[in-house]
Amino acid sequence: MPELPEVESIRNKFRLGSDDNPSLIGKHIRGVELLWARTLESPAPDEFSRRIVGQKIGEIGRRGKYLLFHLDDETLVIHLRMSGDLFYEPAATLVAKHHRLVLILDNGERLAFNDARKFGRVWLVNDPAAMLAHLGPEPFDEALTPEDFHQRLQQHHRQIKPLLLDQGFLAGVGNIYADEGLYLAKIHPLTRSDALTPEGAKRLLASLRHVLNEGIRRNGASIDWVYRGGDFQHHFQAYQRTGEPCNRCQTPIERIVVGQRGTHFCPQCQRE
DNA sequence: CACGAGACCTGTTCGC
DNA sequence: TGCGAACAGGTCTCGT
Repeated sequence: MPELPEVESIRNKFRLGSDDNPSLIGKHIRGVELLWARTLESPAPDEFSRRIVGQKIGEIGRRGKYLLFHLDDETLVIHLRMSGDLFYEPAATLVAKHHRLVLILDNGERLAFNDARKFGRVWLVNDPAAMLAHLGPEPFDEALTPEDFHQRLQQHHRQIKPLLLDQGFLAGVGNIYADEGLYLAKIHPLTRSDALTPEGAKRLLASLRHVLNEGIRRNGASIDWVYRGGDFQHHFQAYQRTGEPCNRCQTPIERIVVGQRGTHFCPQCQRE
């Protein structure tokens, strides 16, 4: 799915608006079209429509990989999972293949949730903080110091890569940015979390923040047939570069499977 | 607690 | 060309 930088890019697209994409803030939700029932996690479709129609979109936020559309007195929470995306569409646009939930806005314009693989989920909740309470800290939270991060790493005895993907440990990092962050920090993906020194933890936190920032700066990554407008994919150092030379030492990048996820690293720069 | 397998899904690419 | 396998930005549940 979109990871933190992609979700942040989508958030900004709808918050700030652009040429072909007006800001959604201040628009009203006038109707609902649910095209794939399981996309709507809760409440049930009838209640969802009843509660959301008539509400005005306020601030648009993000927590980890969750998008938060704050409405008058509730919050629309969206998780794009692997293949989800959101599109603004003028009135009279044909309903595209893979649209799963369409919100009708003023004058027939629409906000469409498109998701080929149907893994994405939508909720309408009164208390978003409660439903997001399981998430770990935001990577950019200034309260998360290198010392705190090291201490949190010490509390587990796990391979570092799957731990970084654990949203309860740290919110927002996914497969791309975990590989890129570990590469930049020169840490092997199988390193035990509690084997990292304070210096290693500090380097890893700074590296994760750096690659996430680069991703946001480039509006995220667009890969395979899933295009999201960004171009960070042209700046990968490890992810999906199997067999290509490491940009630091020319050793071919290796691919292994860790926690059932493709994992890319430089066997020379990232020693176990 | 840590970890692997399987599930949920569709589409693209790879290998024979 | 054709066809099945492998793979894809995520997360949940279950069994060991």
